[in-house]
Amino acid sequence: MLRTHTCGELGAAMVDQRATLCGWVDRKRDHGDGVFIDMRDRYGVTQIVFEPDSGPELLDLAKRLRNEDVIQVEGLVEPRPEGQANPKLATGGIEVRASRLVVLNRTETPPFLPGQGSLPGEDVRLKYRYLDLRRPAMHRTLLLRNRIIKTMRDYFDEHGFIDVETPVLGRSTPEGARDYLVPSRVNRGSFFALPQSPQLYKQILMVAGLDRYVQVARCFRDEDLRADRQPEFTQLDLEMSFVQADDVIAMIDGLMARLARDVLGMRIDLPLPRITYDEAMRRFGHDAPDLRFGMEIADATDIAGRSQFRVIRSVADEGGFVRGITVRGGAPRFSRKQIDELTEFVKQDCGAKGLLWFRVEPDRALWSPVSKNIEPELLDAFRERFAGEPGDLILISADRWPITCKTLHGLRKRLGAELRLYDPAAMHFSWVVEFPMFDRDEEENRWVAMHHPFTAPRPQDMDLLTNDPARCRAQAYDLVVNGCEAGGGTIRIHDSSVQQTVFNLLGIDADTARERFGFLLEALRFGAPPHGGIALGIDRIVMLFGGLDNIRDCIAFPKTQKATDLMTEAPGAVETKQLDELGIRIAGKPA
RNA sequence: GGGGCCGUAGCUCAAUUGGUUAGAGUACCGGACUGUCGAUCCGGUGGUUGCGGGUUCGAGCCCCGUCGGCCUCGCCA
Repeated sequence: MLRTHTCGELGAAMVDQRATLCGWVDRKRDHGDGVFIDMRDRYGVTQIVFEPDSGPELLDLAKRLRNEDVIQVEGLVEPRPEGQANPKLATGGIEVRASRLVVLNRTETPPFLPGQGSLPGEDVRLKYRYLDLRRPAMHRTLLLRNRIIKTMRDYFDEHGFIDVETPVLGRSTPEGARDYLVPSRVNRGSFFALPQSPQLYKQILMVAGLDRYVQVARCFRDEDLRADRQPEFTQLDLEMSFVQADDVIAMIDGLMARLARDVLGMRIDLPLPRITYDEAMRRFGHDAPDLRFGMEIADATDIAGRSQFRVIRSVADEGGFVRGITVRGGAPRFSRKQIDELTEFVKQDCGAKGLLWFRVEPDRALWSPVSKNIEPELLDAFRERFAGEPGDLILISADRWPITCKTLHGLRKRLGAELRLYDPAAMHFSWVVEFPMFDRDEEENRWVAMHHPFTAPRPQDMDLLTNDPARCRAQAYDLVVNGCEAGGGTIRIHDSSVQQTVFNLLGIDADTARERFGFLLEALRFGAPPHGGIALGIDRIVMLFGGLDNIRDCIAFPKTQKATDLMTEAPGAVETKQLDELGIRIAGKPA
């Protein structure tokens, strides 16, 4: 070892002993006759002192040090002189009087200094990721990630789960996200797909009798990126045999309590609260509601239907909804201009045509540009429905159901953050359950699976599967943390005839099903146990537990929004020879 | 594919209504300094204002296109 200690561990107990440290020059303070170096490694920062009595060569070498040089220092650990302790440093009570300095590696002037200054733009950070990752904040996140994954592995090991690796080179499946494809050289013209999740393999493992499977699995989805979405991400994937939804949920409840306790030192009550999908949409307009604050949606469609005011009346008449939220004390806080901004926001981001709003006046009247069009007794009814008190601002969306959901959720999320309606350090865990089996694809006029096509309907909804698919609920459950979907799972279909029925509904004909999932259908016929599982988004959980607002900070080497790596410049061109071997020619850009 | 914000010194930012030689902090280079800890003080180097075109007597600023980063809708579970 080139060192005897780290830069974070020296303290009063080491005084008068010799130590050798290795690390980076974090800062240099040159006083002419004396030089102070703050020396940094993963474990902390220690002050090194060079003074004339250590000899002119040593002092001269120290003076020539630059930020981010890599050095080795040997010296005596000394208490700081009276009044010179630095309370900002964990090692601030001591310093190391250098007797030897070795420059292990000089640095060129770095584009930015990880130890100081304001954070550069994200493009610079990603290009010089090794410098960015030197920052203590990034170390903390990677350590947090490591701690979370270690806790997960320990927990599932204690509960009898077996870690099984599944292939990265698989086959493309039609449903779900766009696949990343890998051409096969040996089988020219054929392609592997990188897994969107190990879904099929883990079901096969249940058929194989593994009973409890777990994996930290890399997943790939070739879709557009977001602050919380990367093309390549990591799931804690698991599957259990002979279980019902409650069993999987309870298992994850235990994990969350353990993570909260061991990682955050936070106690959470179990079982975690559950609400149904329908209730979530009704009260919060979203299937992953942020339950850290209220501002619930109220429905006034019935009142609107009694009005002669065409704007709201027609919505009610045509099967739409008039729903809204109440911003407590919002009337004086939102100027006309700010309300216009909210209107612009819901038009731009939520597909809304507009936003109705009312201020509750001191005399409890509702004031709005459209108030004069609405019957006074109905205004009163609105105020009561939205529990409006003087000073409140009522925001209303009148539109088709999905648009009112999107709009009010969008407003709720935005206002919750802007008005600081919750403690940013608070953590709220909950489950959303009983998702619909199917969603309607209006453009293609067909049913699509809400989760994936292997999701089992609730036993009591089995007849709805064929009679009324829209009302058929699935044995599906999502873990929601602070309004973010942290994971989702289902009980799977373990009966090949039910599976066939679902495929039919989804418009996957028998031939296609056999071609794509033949092995699964076959496996289900050879004694498949009832089984189910869940996958947790590890990157997102790190983000949530770390209080971070973007997923890139939770990943050592993330991609940009255009799915490129600014450090390696991947993806890149390949040799023509490589393409020839694969039988691939690049077509011209489509017109 | 659509909407929005941004791009000026290595880095973070400023630059009046379109107006003289594009500034500051920091980093970097040189010098001074006996205890600093964002050290301080003095001096200095450093610019294709992302790129291309246009409008104008004159463009960092206005217009069009393009490249890149971020947020977002669509997409994605």
